[in-house]
Order: sequence, then structure tokens, then C-alpha cells
Amino acid sequence: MNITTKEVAKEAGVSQSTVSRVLNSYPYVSEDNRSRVWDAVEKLRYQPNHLARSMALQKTNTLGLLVPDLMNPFYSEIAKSIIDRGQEFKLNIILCDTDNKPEMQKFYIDFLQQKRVDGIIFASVSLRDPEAERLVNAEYPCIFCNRRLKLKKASFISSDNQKGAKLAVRHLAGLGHRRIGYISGPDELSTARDRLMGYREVVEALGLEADSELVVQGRFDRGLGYSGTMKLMDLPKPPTAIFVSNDLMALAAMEALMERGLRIPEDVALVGYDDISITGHKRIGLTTVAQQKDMMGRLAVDTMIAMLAKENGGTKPVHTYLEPKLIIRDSCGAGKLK
Amino acid sequence: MNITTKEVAKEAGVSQSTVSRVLNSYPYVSEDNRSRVWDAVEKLRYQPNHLARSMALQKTNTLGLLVPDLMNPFYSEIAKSIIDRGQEFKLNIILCDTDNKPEMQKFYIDFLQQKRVDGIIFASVSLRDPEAERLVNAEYPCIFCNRRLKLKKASFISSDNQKGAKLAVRHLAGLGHRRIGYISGPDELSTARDRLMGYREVVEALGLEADSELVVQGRFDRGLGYSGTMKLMDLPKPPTAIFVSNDLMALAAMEALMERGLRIPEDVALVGYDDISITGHKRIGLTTVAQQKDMMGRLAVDTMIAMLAKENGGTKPVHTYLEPKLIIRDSCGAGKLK
DNA sequence: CTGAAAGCGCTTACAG
DNA sequence: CTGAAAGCGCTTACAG
Repeated sequence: MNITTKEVAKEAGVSQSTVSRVLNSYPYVSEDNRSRVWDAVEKLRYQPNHLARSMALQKTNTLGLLVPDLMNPFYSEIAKSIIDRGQEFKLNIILCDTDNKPEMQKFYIDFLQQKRVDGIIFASVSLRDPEAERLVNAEYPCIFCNRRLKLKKASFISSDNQKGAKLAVRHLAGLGHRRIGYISGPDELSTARDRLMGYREVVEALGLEADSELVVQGRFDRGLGYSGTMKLMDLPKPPTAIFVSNDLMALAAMEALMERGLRIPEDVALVGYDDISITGHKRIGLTTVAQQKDMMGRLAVDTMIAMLAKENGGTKPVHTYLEPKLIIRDSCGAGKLK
Repeated sequence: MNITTKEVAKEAGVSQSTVSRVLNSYPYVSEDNRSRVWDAVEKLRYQPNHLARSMALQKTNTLGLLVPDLMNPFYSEIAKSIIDRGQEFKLNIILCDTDNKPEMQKFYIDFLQQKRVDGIIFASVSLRDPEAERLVNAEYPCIFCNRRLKLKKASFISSDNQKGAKLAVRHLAGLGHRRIGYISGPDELSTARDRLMGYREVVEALGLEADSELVVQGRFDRGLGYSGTMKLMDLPKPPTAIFVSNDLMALAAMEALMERGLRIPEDVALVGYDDISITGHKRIGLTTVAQQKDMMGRLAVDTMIAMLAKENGGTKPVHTYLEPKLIIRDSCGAGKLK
């Protein structure tokens, strides 16, 4: 069925070794043989077998990518960026959606290792992730993208989430808000934890109201954005502004506020996080903190390539924090000033 | 570095053949040997090498999936559905985003073939796609999902797009609209062509206004939704309703109308297609035609599995049209009636 | 510059 | 029930 180098060799009247050398542009092959091989390749429509090649080379030129939720546009953008960047370097990406489930993550890690990927990029990890830690400790090539691992020797490319949160809260405070609610993400994720720290820091620094019930625990999914908002607005003294730790929840928060008949930003100001593309829609106009998603993906790939280049580690881990940026739209109230 | 069956065999004191038999739950192995092998596997943390296995078996248990645009939530949902369904059958999916570019499609087809995937699911194909046709004619296992190929012997799972468009246009007509604009997709795509046919059929059947300038050519991306709407509203006699052939463009159409100071649905009614999740947001409220995305993905996988099961084709191609469903929200004007 | 041969890590007739 | 051996399709020292 499939053509092999053996057939090509026969057709070209050379040995398999020579075919292989031509295919891999090995320098010392006579021009004559070189062109005969290429002719045969074309004539037979030869397609190299990556499996066999990977077997012989002991590397697959393939990376695994673990994302927690492909349905979240934030992650489809990250994934796209990683896939595109990988392709520039002829690196294939196997994309796996862990659905935020640790057991899925474990399943996919095993799977990727069995596929003998050259390394794994995690966008799905929690601060303390035993499986991921095991890999890092075993010197298996891993890069953490967006979410980082607590483990110091693990390399990551992340946003400066603490700073992002600070931008958001300071902005709200600057607009006169003293009582700012916060809907957080799962505490075991670095992104959620860092953003919460940023929020708290500004609340303290600026002497904003700091009742503990102003912070509600979310889960980075739609549902919690809704119920969290309801909970905040049910407070005896509800906040005048809400900062939501990701856009998906902020979108739901917006709906919760609408359902209550509250106007945004007049009654409650709202700020999200991530800058997924729909937030810029005129009907939405959500003020949010943008992350350099594309850069994050690119750097994750570049860092992985660097890691794979040095034979056996020895190199220092890379810890990169990308600059976040506040995108001011209508939902915070500042947009109206213009 | 990596443990092989050889090591496991040695550890268990049996031959590689026996290890292989145990690993693949081959029936005739003594209980004794069986447990020794499993013990060794655990002790050594053996991970089978899929590459070698695929080489020997001449199948990879992997499918390629080509989507035209991962950034469109419609396709990330399709992809998720296919990946999830694949996993239930231990089929791995390599997801490739062709970015709607034929040359990318060609690149990925080659790539997937080199990876020796067992088959390819196309969600990215145009009606006349030479590369895809070549594969189908060569009896290479292909399933077309959502977009179909003109070629009769190709199997596809698609929505009944003609019917979907008819539902939308009839609904608008039922609300009293006689002059309905239509923003189409690229003519070479089955989805676009079928929807256009549906639109035309209803326009004719109901004797609606049928000026040719009521139909503008779009490209299934945001930009064209915007400019197409502008073009329609610039008409000497603009339409009172616009049907847009996908939600991404409809979202942009919404913005274009807002920019013009036109109210939806009071001044212009709007209907989209796809029912991507954001259209249900309270701030958006876009009436749209829902496709059975999840079912489409599942069936694509199931059909592929059936195709792979029968040795050499001979079986008839599968042509499945899934039922679309009109989701009525605010943008068409009917929502207000309640 | 070139070819024969071994090896990558599995699976599976074949013979016992 | 079990093992030795060949084969899947490449690559690469090794020897010429």
C-alpha cells in the first residue's frame, strides 16, 4: 500500500542508505544519485513514514499541549498561537483538553508519553500538581504556560497576574469605588491566587473596604460568575463594583446584574480578566485585563525548543512574567467619560 | 531511558513474546506468567511505546481532524465533540487548523499521512477540493463533517443547511418582513451554498422581494459581516431584516447596525446561523439557527469507525443531514411578543 | 561518495 | 502455553 524507501531505492537504482541521505539532505551524495532519488520519490509519490523515522531517531518532533478548557476562547487562542509557532519549527502539537479534571490530565500525560512526544506544554496545571511535578523532577521536558507550578525548577511563561489584578482594582478605585467585590478562581491555580493577591494588595494599600464577604470563590466557569454575583448583591451592603477574575465569569456576572435590573456601570461597575475577543463587542463592552496570549504561546514553544536543544538540562529554569494591560471599555464607567 | 518490553521480560523471567501477549490480553498465557509480567510492568513503570506498536500493527489508532478556524467557537465545539467521542473508542485526534487556506489544508493532509493516521475527518473542505477528492478516490478513509464534498462517494455528516436557512427566512417573513437581506458565505462551501439555496427558495415561494443586491457575498468571518451589513443598509431601499449565514458575521452585523444608530429588531431584524454559545447572552440575544454540533462530531467519529472496520470499503457512502433548529431570541423581533 | 547491516521497540506467525 | 525470529520503515555508524 504505502511506498517505502526500499521501493524508492529500487526505482532509483541506489541503496536505501542513499535514499535516506538524499531525503535528509545529507551533504555527500553525488548530484547524479540525488536527482535520481528525487525523481523516484516524485514518480512513486513517496511519503516518508514519520513513525519509522521517529523510531530510528528517538524523537518525534511532536509536543503535547494540555489545556483545561478548549471551550474557553482564552485557551483556544493560546492553543492556536502554540500550534502556529510550533509549525514554524516543524513541531507538531497534539492538543488535549483536560476539562479541568486531574484524572484527565493524568490520562493525557500517560498518553503523550506513550506517543513519545519530545515534551509537554501545560496550560492546565495547578500549583501543586503531583503528576506534573513528577515529570519535572524526572527531567522530562515540560513548560508551563499561563498557569505555573509552585515547583521552582519548573519553567513557565505566565502573565503577571498579580499586577493585572492591581491594574483593575486601582482603576476602579480611581473611579471612586471603595467597596469592590471580587469573584475569584480556584485557589489551587496560580492565576487565581496571584490575581487575588493583587486585589488584596490594592485594597489594603488604598484602604478600601475589606470585608471578607466581598471575596467570593469562583471556579473560572460561567456558572460561578452568575451565582457569585448574586451572592455579592445579596449582601446587606453590596459592592458598587465587581472585579471578576476571568471574562467567562464576568460575562455571566453581567447577566446576573441585568436580571436584577441593575445597570452597568451606573449601578455596579464591572471588570473582567483575559480580554477574550467577544468582550470588545459593542453590546458587551467589558473592561478587562488583557494578557499577551499570542506572545505567551510563542514563548512557550520557544522555551521548549531551547530546553530540548541542551542535551541534559543543567540549564536554569525560565520564569517569565508577561506584562498585562488594562483595556478600558464601558462596563467600568470610565468609558462614559470620553 | 525508556523501559522496553525487553527489560520487562527480563525482570519477569519470560520472553518478550509473553510480555506482549499479556499486555494485549491475549488469552493463552498462564496465570503465573501473567501476574509476573504485570508485577514487572508496575515495578519498572513500563510505558508502552505507541510508535513501535503502530509500526508493527500498521495502524495508529489516531485520526486527523482538519478544521478551518479554531477561533470560531462553532469549530472548537465540533472539535471538542470529536475529540471526546474519539477518546471513548481509544482513538486519538490530531487537530489541525487550516485557517481556511487551501495550501495549509494540503500541508496538513501530507503531514497526517506521514503520521500514518488511520483516517481523516475534514470539517474544512470546499465542495470541490482536489486534495480531498484525490484521497477519497484512493479509498483513503475520509469523513466530511459539516462541510461536504460534491463527490458522491464521499461520506459526510452535515446539517440540513438548506432547511435551516428556510426556517430562518420563513420566520422573518412570518413576522411581516418582505425585504430580507442575506449575507452569504463563500460560494465554494457547501454550507454557504445550501443556505443560500434555502434563502432563495423561501423568497421565491413566498413571493418576497428578490432584488439581487439583497444578497451580499460574505466570507464567514467577522469583517465581511460588518461591511456586508453596511452595504445592505446603503441600498436606496435597505432591507427591514437581515439573515446572516453565520453567527460570527451576525455579531459583526449587529455592531454595524448599532453604529448606524439602528435598533435591533425595531429598525432591522437580525438572524444568524450556528448558535455559538455567546449568542444566548442577554446582551446579545441573537436569534439563530442551531446545528446539532455535538451530534455532528459524534457521528463523524462513529462513521469513521464503521468505515475503518470494513476492510476495503465496498460499503456505500454515508450521507447524513442533521435537523437544524431555529432558536428564537430578541434580535428577530419575535422575542418581544412574549 | 556508497552499500550492507544493525537497531529503534513492538507484534505475530511458526514451531515446539 | 511459550520462545526465537522475522518484520514494520526508517537512520546511521562502519567499512570500503
